[in-house]
Amino acid sequence: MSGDGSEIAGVTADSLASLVRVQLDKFTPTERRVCHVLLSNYPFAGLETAAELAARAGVSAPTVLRFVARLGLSGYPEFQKRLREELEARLIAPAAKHRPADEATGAAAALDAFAAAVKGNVTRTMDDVAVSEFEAIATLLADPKRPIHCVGGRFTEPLALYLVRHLRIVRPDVTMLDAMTATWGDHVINMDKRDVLVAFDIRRYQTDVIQLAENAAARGASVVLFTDTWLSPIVRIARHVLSSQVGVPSNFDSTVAMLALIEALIARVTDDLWPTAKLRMEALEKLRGA
Amino acid sequence: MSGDGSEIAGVTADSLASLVRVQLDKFTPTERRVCHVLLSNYPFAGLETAAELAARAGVSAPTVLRFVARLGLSGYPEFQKRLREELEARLIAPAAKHRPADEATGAAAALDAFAAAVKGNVTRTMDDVAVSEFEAIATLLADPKRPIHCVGGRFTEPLALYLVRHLRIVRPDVTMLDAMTATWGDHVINMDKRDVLVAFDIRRYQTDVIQLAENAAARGASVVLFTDTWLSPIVRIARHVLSSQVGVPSNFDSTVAMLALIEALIARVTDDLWPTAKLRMEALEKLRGA
DNA sequence: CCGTTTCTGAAATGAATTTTAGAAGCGGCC
DNA sequence: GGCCGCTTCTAAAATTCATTTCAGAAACGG
Repeated sequence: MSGDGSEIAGVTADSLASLVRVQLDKFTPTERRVCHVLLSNYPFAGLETAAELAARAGVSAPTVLRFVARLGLSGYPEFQKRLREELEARLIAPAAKHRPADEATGAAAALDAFAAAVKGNVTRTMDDVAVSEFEAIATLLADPKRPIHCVGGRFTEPLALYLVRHLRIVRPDVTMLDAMTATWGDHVINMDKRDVLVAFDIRRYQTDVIQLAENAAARGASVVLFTDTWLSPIVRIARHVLSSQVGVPSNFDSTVAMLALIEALIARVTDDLWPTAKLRMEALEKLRGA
Repeated sequence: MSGDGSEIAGVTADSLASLVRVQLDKFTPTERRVCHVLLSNYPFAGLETAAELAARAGVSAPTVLRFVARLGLSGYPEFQKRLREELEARLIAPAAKHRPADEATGAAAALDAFAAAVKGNVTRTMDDVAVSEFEAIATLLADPKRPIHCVGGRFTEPLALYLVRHLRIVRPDVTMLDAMTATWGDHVINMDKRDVLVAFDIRRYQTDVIQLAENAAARGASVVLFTDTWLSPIVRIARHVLSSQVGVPSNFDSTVAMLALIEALIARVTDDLWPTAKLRMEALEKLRGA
């Protein structure tokens, strides 16, 4: 199945897409814009006229023509013919597709390995979620009467921020805490049983986040913990815990699976709050317009 | 989504194919030959030129033209445009299918669906990466002589921050810009050809991020863009682009695939810089201990 | 800083395609 | 059998499209 692709410009590839990807650095800057537009909704962008594709990419028609010429094709008609043939073949045999073209290069293999690891993490993480836990957390976050506070460590603070940015759209009373400054005491001092602290903590667990969580718990707040499978010490005081797989071929851990969990949670909460969330989003749209 | 097909010639149908089938007896005998050829390998037969379709059906070009006119279309170009749109919708649909809540058997099924969508996004995103582009970006980011600046929109700013937090560990001269405040001018004013701006921008594209990128590019900085498949306007001025799939069953887009890309990039850069990065990490460890 | 090379878009060209117009073929009906 | 309407093709017209040319602009190297 691998080598049966057509050969263009001395390079063997099984689709124009992969050919474009492999040779991306052979194109001039403007031609590259065409590449990206084509790849971003492949192959349909190429089925329009050359002028339309050019307009879509913000370049002139001759640039598009030079682009197809550099691919080794005789002209735009042949370019479209190949796209149609590929599409036809793909629709008949939808299963077959993987990166056979550049499998020789190590970088592509590394990317594939990384992708595989990430997908495995997502699978195991989502499969292992206790649905009742997930639902309980969603219910907490969807309760507008409960103030939400989010905090994260060095690498997970961005995830906390991501959650905050979304929650703030669908409900009020969502704050971001900064574990690394001394100011978080001001926030925690006001917490009580109604408050919810969402803490993110993965290796290496940060003492400042742990302390913050402990203090919040001591004041009666409900602590929700996102952590890795090694489990942050916060599990001991957390009311709800979601753990994620973090292993990838890298010197750092991966938070992709954790982000997937977060987004799933956001989706769930947004769904719960949809009647009011919809109004809020529309109001925000208007504000942006002004 | 079901009954909103377009109406042509007084008949409502969700595809030209079904429209043709229903109205088959309204056509003249020769036109019917065109119908059959079109339906026999729909819709590809219609994507060729009118003359080719005519030859395939053994009729003359005007017959094909009358055929499309009888369908209520303004001409052959519109006919092809509709076929392309149908095909596009059909190929996109299975990936980003919105599940009506009632069909889901429960929260667990919703989680599974979300996980499946996310994994699909990661797969398509990583498969579609131009390796040379990825490598070029990694090389840029791994050059300690090039100052790095990161900026993101409302939802992508956390991702930019995530990148910054990691890059700062393995190399110096990494700054986070805030597109939403007016202070970024101070940063941009100092940029030159050596600087690298990493911009994150997904729907809805933010004018402040776009402007910042444009100004940076005008000063000669290399712009690296992370965007969705709809492509932010920044593609026009970006030197390197990585696009990610974002569709999930949610009211918000997913940035999981984008995060996977970012992490892969971080892994690559860290690997490149490992001799110095290792020393930096050890030094940081000591600092934390003290 | 300047000459050289490469790249890019505007305009002009030429080809291809869609579209229109007119004539020939075909069948049915008086 | 001849007239009429419908259908279909041939041929020419008009339009759109792809392509080439060329000049200006930008990047590059010295």
